[in-house]
Amino acid sequence: MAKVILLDGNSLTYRAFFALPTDMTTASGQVTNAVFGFTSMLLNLIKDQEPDGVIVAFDRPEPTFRHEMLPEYKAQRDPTPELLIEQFEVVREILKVLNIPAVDLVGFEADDVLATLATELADDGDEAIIVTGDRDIYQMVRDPFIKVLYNRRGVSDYALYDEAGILERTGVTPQLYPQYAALRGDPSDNLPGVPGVGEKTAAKLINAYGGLDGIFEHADDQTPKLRQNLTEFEERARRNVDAMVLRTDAPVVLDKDAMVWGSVDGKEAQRLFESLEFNSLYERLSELVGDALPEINSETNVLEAEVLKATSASQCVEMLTPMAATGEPLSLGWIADDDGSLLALAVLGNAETAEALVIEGQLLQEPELLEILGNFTRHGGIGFDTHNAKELSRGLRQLGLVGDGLRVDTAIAGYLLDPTRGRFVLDDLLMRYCRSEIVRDEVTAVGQLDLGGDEGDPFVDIARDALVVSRLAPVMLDLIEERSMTWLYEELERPLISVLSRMEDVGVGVDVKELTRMRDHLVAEVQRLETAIHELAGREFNVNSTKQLREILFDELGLTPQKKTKTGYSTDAASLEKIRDQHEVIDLLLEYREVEKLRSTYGQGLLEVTDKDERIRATFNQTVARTGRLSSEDPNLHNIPVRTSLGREFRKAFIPADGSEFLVADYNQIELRVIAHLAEDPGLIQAFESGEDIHNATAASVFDVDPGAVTFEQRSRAKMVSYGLAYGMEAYGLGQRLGVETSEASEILEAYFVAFPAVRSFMDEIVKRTKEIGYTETIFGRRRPMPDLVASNFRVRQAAERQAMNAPIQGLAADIFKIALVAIDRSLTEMEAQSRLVLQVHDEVILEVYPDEYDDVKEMTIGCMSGAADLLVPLEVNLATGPTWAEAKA
DNA sequence: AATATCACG
DNA sequence: ACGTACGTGATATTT
Repeated sequence: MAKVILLDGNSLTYRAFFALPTDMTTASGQVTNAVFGFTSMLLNLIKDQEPDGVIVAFDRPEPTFRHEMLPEYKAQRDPTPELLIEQFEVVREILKVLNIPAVDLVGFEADDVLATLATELADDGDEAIIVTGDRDIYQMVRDPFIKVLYNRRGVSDYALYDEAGILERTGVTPQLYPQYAALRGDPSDNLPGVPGVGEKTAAKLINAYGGLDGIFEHADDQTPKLRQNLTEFEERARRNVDAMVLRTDAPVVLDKDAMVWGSVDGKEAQRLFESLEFNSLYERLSELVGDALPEINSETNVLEAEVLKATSASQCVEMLTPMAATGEPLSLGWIADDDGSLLALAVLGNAETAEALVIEGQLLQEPELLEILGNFTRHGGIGFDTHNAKELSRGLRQLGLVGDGLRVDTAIAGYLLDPTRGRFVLDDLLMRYCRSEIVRDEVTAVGQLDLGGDEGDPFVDIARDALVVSRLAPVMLDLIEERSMTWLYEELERPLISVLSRMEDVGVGVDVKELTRMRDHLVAEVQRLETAIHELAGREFNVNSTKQLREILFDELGLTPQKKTKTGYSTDAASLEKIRDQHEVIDLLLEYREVEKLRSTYGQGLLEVTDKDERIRATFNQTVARTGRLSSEDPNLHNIPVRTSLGREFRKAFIPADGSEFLVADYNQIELRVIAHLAEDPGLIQAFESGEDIHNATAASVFDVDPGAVTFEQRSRAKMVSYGLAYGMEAYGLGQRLGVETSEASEILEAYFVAFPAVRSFMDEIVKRTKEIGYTETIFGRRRPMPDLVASNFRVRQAAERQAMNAPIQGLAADIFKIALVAIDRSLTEMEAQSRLVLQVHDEVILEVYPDEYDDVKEMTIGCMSGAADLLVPLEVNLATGPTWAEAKA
């Protein structure tokens, strides 16, 4: 008597796909989550059950499933994701190398095939264990020959049922299960049963009357409501039974020799598991088959380099000269101190014989060394690769070297290849893109470098960095090429590194006196407001504590809570606005919040980060924002107040260098223009081409009035709708912000889509396409993986859909802005201008401009910005100048 | 470390 | 029945 496992390949692969994140990929980007889940499950089963044979059945034709395992999956609406379809093929490859038969028959679903095979096996006296996530199979259980391993959820949660198990689980015997299911229906299967009959009633009826015939004969004995339902839906229930009963006549030949488990094709398994990067699974497989499988090229590729500490400039020249002769870029590791000057540089030739030279301290100043290094680092030189070139180039500049010879920055490359990862450190990248790891001990230190207690020795660390960079750089460069991102990398992100580096270095001037005055004023104001609030509230409390404020407002003063947060009622500005009529303290609270925010974040915060030379130097992050935007930190110069008059005061404290003035240029409505371009909406394009106020024009179209007759209210609503759109907003959200009913907001939204129909179809299309390919893409090739678009959690998935709508819009706007920034910088260099870039804020650049250069720089800036991309609508640029940031506003 | 709030595009 | 606009970063409070 043989024991055989019969698997439903479709059901299990499906489960695995939705249970595991789709950001589980190989280094090259191939999604493997479903294959991994299926294979893991398969190996587990074989280990636990120790079967003699294994057979897997698949549905065919592929996309027509009668059953859906998960309630989220609705066959009628959602097509099978492309990312899953391609993995079915790989699952079959896995089975092939494991020598496990895969069966599919046109016109039969997997469970029909399984039912047929199980019946044959049982008739021969063999034992069959059917594994599936589909409940239909319950009917097949037959002691002691057929059991069902039901996969409840995910990949690891399953239960083995015999007849008693089915009875306990459902309340009916396997033989009666189809009739039970027919009565009850299956909501996750889109199979409606008899209304009012759930699990309990269905089981009771079935057991009382032995089946549908009996039940309908005795329908009159039931309560009036149930009787009516039974009578009315008898037809449906009987039709359901036909759909539920599995066929056992599939024309499948049971080949007992072919199904025998254990003859794994070692060589092919090695090849396949290695290419899928299934190292741990391969180990489990090896254990399972007993015989030694070929060694897999596994995760630890030991990298080795010799580390040599330089002692003289001539020694460096001696070593660098042959490296230069190869024409291969250098790999650089480096370490800098707090003000960015280089403490040491590790240099590694990219040729196979790896020798790392560590150059430190004074030696870095030596002219003959700098000259030969310059051959690599200068523009058009041999080139170099490194990690975080923005910081290195600052150090190089201090030595009089320009870093324009940069070929690969592994951090930037990692960001372009997958901006969602958020962390770009060398060890992670090495593991991901080279499937290697390196430990410090394996960088052998020889020569004159005294490593005494080398644990954490920074000189060894940077040699190691150089080594890792040398391995990563060519791999990442190939991937960028393969994904057609070479232009994006070479013409956009890479030149931008140096632009940002210099902007960080230059910083922006602040009027410390003015800033201090403002801070002092705000401190006093906060104190005044705090006292007044305590007075009105009836007692003292910490106004900054939302917890205490909640008690005061909603318990002690009895005001009406508006909405909830995780921890209790919300006290945010929108909620307070709604209850300002209820108590006079609310107005003071709102004012307090505004003033306190300005005091802490801007008054105090900016003073704390101002350097001794009265300039602020922020860090502009190029690898943070998942859409492709830049971000600014320490301090954040992207959120300096502008919307309120009090906040705007802070912009008066930002001042240009002596003898210059600020030139501020920003794009007019760039995101809306991008929408018009991407959606190719004639109405929207026309509105932009006409050159009139876009929100006014939109309002005229949406509310069907004359452009001259648009009210302030209508314009403001049109503006909200336009921006909401870019975020994937729904009627509810619009209603909240407009302060109208959801139904009215819905009408406004509808009117918008009537006026601009292409916008809606663009949004629908982008979500559909993203679901298929798994990532969003800008027209310049910037990608953002979107794994959550197929998440099983409804909320998570909806959020991902909004992100999928927004990312191409925000992303393209970011691309365009970055192109302009690079072009402006390049032009300034070509003009040999003294004027320089100092700030950028998403769609706005700020330059320090000197009077004699004013006209040229102005014209150049407008040209660079409006010419950055050729869209279906013009790119309009606003430009103004002034003695402070506040006054340089159009 | 997590949460709430709020500044900007 | 539920949740409800994208992308950032800083501050203060609470756990």
